[in-house]
Amino acid sequence: MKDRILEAAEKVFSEKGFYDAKISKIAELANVSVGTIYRFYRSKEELYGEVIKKKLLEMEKEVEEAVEGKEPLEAIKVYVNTVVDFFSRERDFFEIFMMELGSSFIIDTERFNLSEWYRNYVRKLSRVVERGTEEGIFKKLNPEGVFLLISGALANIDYFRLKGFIDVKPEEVKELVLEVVLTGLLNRK
Amino acid sequence: MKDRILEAAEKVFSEKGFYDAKISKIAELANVSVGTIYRFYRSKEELYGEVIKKKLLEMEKEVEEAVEGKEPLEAIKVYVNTVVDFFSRERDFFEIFMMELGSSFIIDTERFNLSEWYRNYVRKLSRVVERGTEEGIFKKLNPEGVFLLISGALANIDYFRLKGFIDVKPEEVKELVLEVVLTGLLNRK
Amino acid sequence: MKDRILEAAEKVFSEKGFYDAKISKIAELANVSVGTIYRFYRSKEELYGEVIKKKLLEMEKEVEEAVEGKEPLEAIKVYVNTVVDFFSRERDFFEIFMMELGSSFIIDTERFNLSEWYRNYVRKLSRVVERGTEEGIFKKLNPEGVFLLISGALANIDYFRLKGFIDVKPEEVKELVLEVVLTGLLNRK
Amino acid sequence: MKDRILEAAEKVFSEKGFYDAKISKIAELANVSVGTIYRFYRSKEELYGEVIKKKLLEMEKEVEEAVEGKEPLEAIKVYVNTVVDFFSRERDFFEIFMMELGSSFIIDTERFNLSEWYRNYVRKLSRVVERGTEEGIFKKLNPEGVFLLISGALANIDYFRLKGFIDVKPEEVKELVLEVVLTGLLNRK
DNA sequence: TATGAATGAGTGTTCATTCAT
DNA sequence: CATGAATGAACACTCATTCAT
Repeated sequence: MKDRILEAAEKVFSEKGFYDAKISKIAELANVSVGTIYRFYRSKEELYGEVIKKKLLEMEKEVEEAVEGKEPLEAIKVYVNTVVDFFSRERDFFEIFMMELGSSFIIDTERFNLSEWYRNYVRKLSRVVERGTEEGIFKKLNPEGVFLLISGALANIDYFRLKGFIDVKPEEVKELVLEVVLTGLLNRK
Repeated sequence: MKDRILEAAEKVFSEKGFYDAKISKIAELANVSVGTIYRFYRSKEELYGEVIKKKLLEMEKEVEEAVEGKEPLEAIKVYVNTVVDFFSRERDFFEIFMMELGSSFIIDTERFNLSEWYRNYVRKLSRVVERGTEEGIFKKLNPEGVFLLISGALANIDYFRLKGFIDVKPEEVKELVLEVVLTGLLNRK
Repeated sequence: MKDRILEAAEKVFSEKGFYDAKISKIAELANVSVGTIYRFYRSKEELYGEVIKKKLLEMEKEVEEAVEGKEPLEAIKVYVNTVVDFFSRERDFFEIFMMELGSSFIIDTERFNLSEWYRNYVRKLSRVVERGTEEGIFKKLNPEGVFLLISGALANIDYFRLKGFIDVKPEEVKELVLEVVLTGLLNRK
Repeated sequence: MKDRILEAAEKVFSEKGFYDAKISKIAELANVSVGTIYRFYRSKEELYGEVIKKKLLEMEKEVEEAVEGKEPLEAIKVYVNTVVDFFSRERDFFEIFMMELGSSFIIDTERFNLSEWYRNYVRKLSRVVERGTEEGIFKKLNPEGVFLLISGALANIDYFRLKGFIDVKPEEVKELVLEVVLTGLLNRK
């Protein structure tokens, strides 16, 4: 039931954005009454926050498990793969994610501070780049900057692919980003 | 007068986002009455669209003039410079731009189809990359993909810089992106 | 069980008033489920009515038994004593009673018409005054008016005492009212 | 306009009580839109508070002006007259007043603390009784108690008169109360 | 019979939009 | 043309009541 609501919310929020999403529409889609939604979530904001939180933690988990213990170079390959796959699978969430990114995660709930989470996520994953630099594999560049470069590039291309604005396959997106970024990052001689 | 309204709108929209921006607040800031705003703009949506349109065309003009007639490699350098400078100058608009990007320019007005505009912008500027590929300078990669990579990377890093999430200077952002992307893009024998 | 519900209801209604009292809160306090309350009482209104009815009948009984067979003068003394004692004992009900008095017992249920009951109560007890007048002990005044005078005075003083607005003891309230009213009522030569 | 709203609110609140009064109904009666009400009053609570405040201050003013400079005995006569006349004139407000009294002025707004006001009102007017006692005209009794006795008696009788529960004229109410209370209060040798 | 999760009607409040002055 | 008061549609949220278990 909570899950049905969360799914419906994800769908509606992704289609309409936070403000145009109507609780009644979510209820309808989830096949529950409006009141039932409020049994599980105190407010529209909280429901929205929970949708994001859930997926974000899923994404974080997948990414971390994939990257874990890998060499920097391999880790970046794996990161790109995992993220593109995740977003391909979670299109609705991807929409929401992009919206929130653009609003710098404005909707922060008591239970889950999204912008704080994202800063940590960036910090944590940029460690991979940092290690690569320390090992002399990567050029000496701001690690967080590099991570933001990769994730920004990835999200942007993939977003337009999902919107149908450019005609490429997910695999091509991965290849493109890896080709450019890895070559650009590697310390040649 | 129209300009005063547009400026006020830009400010308020950037601070509050589309939905939390109040027409009355814009009127107050522009030192006009609410009614006057409606003399120039049919609706909140239209006003919002005009704010974006105006800045977008400015940005487009600056970018095109800067890139015009340049060699591909130089053109990309110039593009990165121009965009970072533009966003540094136009912080308010940058906020709005990022929000709209994430909502895939949902607010389309009759007068100005934002998502259509953006597709053209991408197509047009990706020609620079295409030319580089044709001239054998750049690797053979999807040109639009490459452009989206560059612009996505740029926007993402710069956005977090503006939010104060990472501590870098605009010049460093340019250098970082150019270092990685150009090296990654160049066709090394 | 019915009693536990009634007690809980009395408490909650007295604290919150009819509208802010929540059935769920009453259920919690009575240690029964919401459904159980509805097994005994058809609606919130009915439950409220029953709370009042029960106490009102108790009060009526006590007052009547106390007054029964007494001489008019003594009867009034006894009435004042009984009512003040009753309200001292039944503070929660006193709160509800005052609220309802002010809303002229708006909540009438099919089973128990409160305002009708109150009219009867006034009529019945004013008979004491009437008898006193007939016997020539009391001045010739509207008996119901006199009764309302006594009960109004009593309730008002006692209410403010209970609220802590004036610092007197219950006994002083009785004395005060009896002193003024009885002297004022007696037919001096 | 503000006045029209206030009048309509007074009417609806007096008929329905605070909770059952609908803002939309008040708007309809005042011949304004719902939005207009909110231009003048921030909330239903505030509107309610303003209704009471306005009338209460009117009543206070009338009573004070009437009582001003009068001998204690005369002052009480004048008080009774003024209050009964005021309530006869302001039936709707009288209803609201009785409701609020019973709920001990629960609805306190930031702008006007009703229960505080009432305590002051009682304190101030009970000075009349106090003076009578000091001058040896009245018996030595708790002055606030005496005032509450008078006002409670008055309100109670008059309320039932207005409800049509007892058949007396306003003048008889005054006479009745004055007859009983004044005789009861005077210090007979 | 008891439970308490599910229901959904109902309402205060906001704010884009209009239009009389 | 400019104003800003007035409008009223729209929606989140509550809670009395129901009913499947």
